[in-house]
Amino acid sequence: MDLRQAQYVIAVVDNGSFTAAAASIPVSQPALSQAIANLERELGTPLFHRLGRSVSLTAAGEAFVPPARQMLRDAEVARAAVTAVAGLDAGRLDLVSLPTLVVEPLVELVGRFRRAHPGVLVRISEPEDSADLIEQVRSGEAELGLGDTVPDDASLEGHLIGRQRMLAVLPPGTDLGSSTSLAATRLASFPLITTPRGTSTRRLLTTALRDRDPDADPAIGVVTEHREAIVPLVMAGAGAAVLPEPLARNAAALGATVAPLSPRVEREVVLVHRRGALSPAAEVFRALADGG
Amino acid sequence: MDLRQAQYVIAVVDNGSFTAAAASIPVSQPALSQAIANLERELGTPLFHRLGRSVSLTAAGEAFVPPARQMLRDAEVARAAVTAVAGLDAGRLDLVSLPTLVVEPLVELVGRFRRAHPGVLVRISEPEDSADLIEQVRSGEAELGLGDTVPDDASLEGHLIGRQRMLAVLPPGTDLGSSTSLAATRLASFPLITTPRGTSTRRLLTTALRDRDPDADPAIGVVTEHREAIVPLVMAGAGAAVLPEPLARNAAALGATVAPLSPRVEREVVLVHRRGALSPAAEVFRALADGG
DNA sequence: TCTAGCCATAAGTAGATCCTATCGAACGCA
DNA sequence: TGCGTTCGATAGGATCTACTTATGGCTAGA
Repeated sequence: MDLRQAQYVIAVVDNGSFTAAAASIPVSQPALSQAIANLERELGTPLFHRLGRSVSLTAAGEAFVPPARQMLRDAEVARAAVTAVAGLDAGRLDLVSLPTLVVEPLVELVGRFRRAHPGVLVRISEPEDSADLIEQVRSGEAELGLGDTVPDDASLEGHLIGRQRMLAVLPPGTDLGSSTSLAATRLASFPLITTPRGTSTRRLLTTALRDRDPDADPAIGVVTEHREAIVPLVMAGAGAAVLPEPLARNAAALGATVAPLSPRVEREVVLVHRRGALSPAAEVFRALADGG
Repeated sequence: MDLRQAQYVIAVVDNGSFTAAAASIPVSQPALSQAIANLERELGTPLFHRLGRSVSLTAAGEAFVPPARQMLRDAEVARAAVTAVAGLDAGRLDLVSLPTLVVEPLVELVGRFRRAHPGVLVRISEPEDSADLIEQVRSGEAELGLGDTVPDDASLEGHLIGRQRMLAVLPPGTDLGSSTSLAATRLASFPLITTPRGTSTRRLLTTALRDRDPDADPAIGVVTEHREAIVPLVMAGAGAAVLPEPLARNAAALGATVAPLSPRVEREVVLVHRRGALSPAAEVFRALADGG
């Protein structure tokens, strides 16, 4: 059995004759006759009574027609479903993002993407750490990853889509003196609040401090996996933190003392994906990230 | 798109890899790869992410799979429906029968057929007259016809499946004297009750009378299209009728005087169908009629 | 009886599908 | 880091299928 054969049978039913059906497809009449004859042979039963000048369905043909119609409809449904996904009227875009990049710039990008393509579901997953983010992209679990390093992997491709300045976030009322920035050595004098080893924020913090003074041994005050606890901890006077600018600005609005580090510390925002063709949804998202 | 391609895609989804899918069908792995590649080219979108050592569905693939499964199920439904009809577990048998043959022998045949194949619907239509019965069979409106003449038509085939003796049915208390049969000339002396010209019963009556005495002009007492009124009319003394033996026996049970005609008058019972292969249901029915 | 229309058959060609063999890439193991 | 294994993709060639045009047989209507 075959979609083509089913289509031919339905055409004969709807047109009343083999000749008219063949003309409507279009295909030659003998081709249609043979295709139906082959189907009948395969099924072991004639589907049509040949009455010389007209044809009519046999009982077997009557039974065949309804599921055959359904079959053709399903084929159209399948085709339309795929087209809808390709045309960004449906489907899903799987993203993975470092937690500190979710608020900025991810939410803005996702918001613009969703407004442009409301039919596409966006799923955002949280990686264990930077290595896991790369792995999720490499394995196909996510199609696009938002990280802070261009991966050292030939099968992956990274696009720099922005930079984030890192700011020191200090307890309310901390006296900075006359300077508008905070020296790395001064930062090291605070008990620090940060996430566990292996996370990108932590790596950024230690790298920044060592860059300035390799011998300094920063005093870690609090280590937590709960990023959302960092700002409240600073506010409670538990210590200082280093956060990307958008998060630091939020903390400042709550009363924390915020200052850029001196010298300046930045991290890159990198969009990662597998080398090769992206899905239409991912392609649009990448253009959004590049352009904006 | 193609049922085969859909089947291949589903096999990959269910088996997790192209190789395993190919082994399960069975088909060679390159054939499966090419078929899916062709489908993807036709749809304009990849259905699978090729991850080197494993594959996973793209968003388009996710959208494709459910209707594709439905399509394959429908193909099975179509096949099963046809098989059910061919195997006499479903379907319909269209019969057309002269009214006087419905009670005998048709009901008995249909009863036996239905007991053997309860899934097959039997439809019995009533022809206008003998010519219409032939036409219904010839046009395919009915597959089998039960008549009383072998049709003079090269496209049709007639099987003699029995004979029916015609009996005179006379009002209760009619004196037949010592004879156990009724001479044709005696019959002609009764006012006769019969159906309109063109019907097979009428033709049989007049033919029988003329065979005996071409000059006799039978006195027609009542002409009615309502066959079921004939016996009550006889019972009411409205005249005499000539009926096939089974109907006449019923009348006798109600009190009518019944006698075979002398000389004997018979009609043939003929099963008519188009030349060529019959549907399985019709074939079984014909065997039933021939054998019984 | 003749003509027109419809389906079946025949013959040949173009295309598709399949196979085996092989390649390139990726993963796991040492 | 190198090697073997396993996976999917590619290449080449044989086979089969489906299409085309041309033609025949049969039916229906003039």
